Amino acid sequence: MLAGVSIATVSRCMNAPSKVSEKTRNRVSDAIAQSGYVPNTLAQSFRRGRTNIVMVVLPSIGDPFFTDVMKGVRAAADATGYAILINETQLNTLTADQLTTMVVSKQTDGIILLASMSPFGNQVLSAQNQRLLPVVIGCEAVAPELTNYPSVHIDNKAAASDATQYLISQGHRKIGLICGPENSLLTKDREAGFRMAMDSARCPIENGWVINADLSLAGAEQATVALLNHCVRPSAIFCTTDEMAMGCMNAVHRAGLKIPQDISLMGFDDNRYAAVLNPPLTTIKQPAFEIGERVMYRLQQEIEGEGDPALDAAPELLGHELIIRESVAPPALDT
Amino acid sequence: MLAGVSIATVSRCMNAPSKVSEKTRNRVSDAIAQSGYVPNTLAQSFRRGRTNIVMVVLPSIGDPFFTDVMKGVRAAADATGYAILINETQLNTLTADQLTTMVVSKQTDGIILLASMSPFGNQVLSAQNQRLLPVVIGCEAVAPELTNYPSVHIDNKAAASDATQYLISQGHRKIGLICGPENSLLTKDREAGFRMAMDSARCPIENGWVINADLSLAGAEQATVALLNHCVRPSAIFCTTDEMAMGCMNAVHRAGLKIPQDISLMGFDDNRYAAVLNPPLTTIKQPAFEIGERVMYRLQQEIEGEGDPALDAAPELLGHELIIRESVAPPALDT
DNA sequence: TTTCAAAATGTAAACGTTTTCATTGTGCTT
DNA sequence: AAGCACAATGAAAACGTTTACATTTTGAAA
Repeated sequence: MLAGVSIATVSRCMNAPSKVSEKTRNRVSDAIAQSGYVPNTLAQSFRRGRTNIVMVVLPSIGDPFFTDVMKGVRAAADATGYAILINETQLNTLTADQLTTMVVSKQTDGIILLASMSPFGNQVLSAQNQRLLPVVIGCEAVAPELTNYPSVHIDNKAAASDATQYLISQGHRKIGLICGPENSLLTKDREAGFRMAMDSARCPIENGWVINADLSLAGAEQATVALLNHCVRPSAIFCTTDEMAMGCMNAVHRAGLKIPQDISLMGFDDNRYAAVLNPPLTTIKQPAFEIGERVMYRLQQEIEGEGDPALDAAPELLGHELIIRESVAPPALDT
Repeated sequence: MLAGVSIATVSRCMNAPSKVSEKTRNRVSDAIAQSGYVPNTLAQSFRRGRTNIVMVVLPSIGDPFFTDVMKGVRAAADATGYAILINETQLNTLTADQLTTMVVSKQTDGIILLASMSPFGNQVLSAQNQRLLPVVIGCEAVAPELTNYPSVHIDNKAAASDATQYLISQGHRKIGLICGPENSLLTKDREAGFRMAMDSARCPIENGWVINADLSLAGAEQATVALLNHCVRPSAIFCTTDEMAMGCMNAVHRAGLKIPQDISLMGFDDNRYAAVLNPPLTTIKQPAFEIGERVMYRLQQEIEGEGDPALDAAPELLGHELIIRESVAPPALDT
């Protein structure tokens, strides 16, 4: 070596500087600077058995809410030296098996699950793979039988209930709900919150007022059309996702109706477009960035073996907030 | 080994099945299935000197246009067994140096540059690093001095010219332009196209009608306010990005003006929200998914050494299309 | 000075593949 | 049956780190 020193010492310089005398440490760092030496990450990963890469599984990177969550994840990851591999369950080019292979073949140090009920989510969480790799769940409540995984999310049920109560407080009693697919925990909880609030206010829910869509713009548009054509047309629509609210808004406008004069619209997420829509969307704000940060932080704890078993069990609950803008108004009088 | 065979043979079974007899091949695959053996990717990467990971550098994953490009990249990557590391230049948590380290330390097999003028882009493209790693440029025209890199994009100048001509054909002569930051090639070309079209139509461009914003919603809103307050208010605004058009639309509405009655709005990209806006946005459509696919395909060629030097030099040009919706109308008569 | 403990450094093994080279086995041609 | 070419397999080196262990150096106490 240029510094007249063994490779072991060089290695120590980089990983445990305290183990080497200041004199040689300087000599080595000079030599490194001069020779432009960069450690071979492949060899490091191989030797250490760690890649410093984490995988995050989410429904769709196209949803602005999730991209905000990802910003938080990325910020935390960058700060701690992890790189991020993203996999979307919606874009089904990779099978659960392929993903699982990536995981068990040690390509990643851990997984962030933002879509725990996806085929891959199921596979990861299944008993057989349990504790095979650090896993943290974000954005949605963990299924009760899997509570030994850490998770961070808001109280989706309470938040949806708050949203519904606000609609009711504005005078709405006939409210339609457009929620996500059956296998989305997140949406399930929001539906539960909606029903809870409707029940306590003694608002009956007509058959056909709650529709499962697929989280996409188009899906929400279809659902909206169905709602508008319902024999008892709701005076307000609550979409469990801002993305779907955007589709819904479009369908309402295309039907020649005005928001909020003819029909009120409530979203969920407060994504970056909610405020610039026409009209601006009343919605529930989730702390997307913070969820991402915390979930990455928790995963890091897990990976580095500092996970506190006592804390692991309890989901980390973040706060939500009702954001009142202009898409909700009292219903027209003729209802 | 379970199959009574050397590890070398196992390795050959997986990588060059033709080299091993059918009999042992079966024996080995049985043993693999039975023992649940999975090759250690870390060791493979180390030994082969390849990770099968590519990095893509883009301005922001939050922009729906780029997420569509990413869908194409991902589709192509999944099909060929590559994983993707995403890095956003807008989110400046990682320095160009850190990224460069990732690259020279062999963490990635190649780079897709969707933001070639970013600090990192510059570093990658700088003479000193040249040909250090396979690089393909997407979405924007390569700077002339770097034409030896493959690239795939639309003709941004021609497209912007088309958009401008359409506005002019609708009767507009006073057109404001909101374009991206100085260091964005993509936006520069679109500005050039705008100026070209205005010139050929002999429409003078007032001082202050072209504004550099930062691609964000907020930036576009500010720029719009400036445009609306200009002593000679344009009758149409052309945003070089749909994302900015969304911000612009919001600012126009907040000023109490109607689109397209009071002012016309033209976007660029045709992102997934363009059609659901109120009013639906007239814009230029870029084949986002296809750009992503092609760019990944080209990178793969480069990595696997099949790049055709003759083709490399020439940028791969994809087509664009003017999408007429409802945000553009002839100007009010009092202009 | 001598002795000893602690600190600093070097040596070499290990990680799990891939791959070169050598060896063995197979089947064909004469 | 002998010889040969070629296919199939095995043995072992190599990739660049990290790290356990051995050795040397250092400095302080006697």
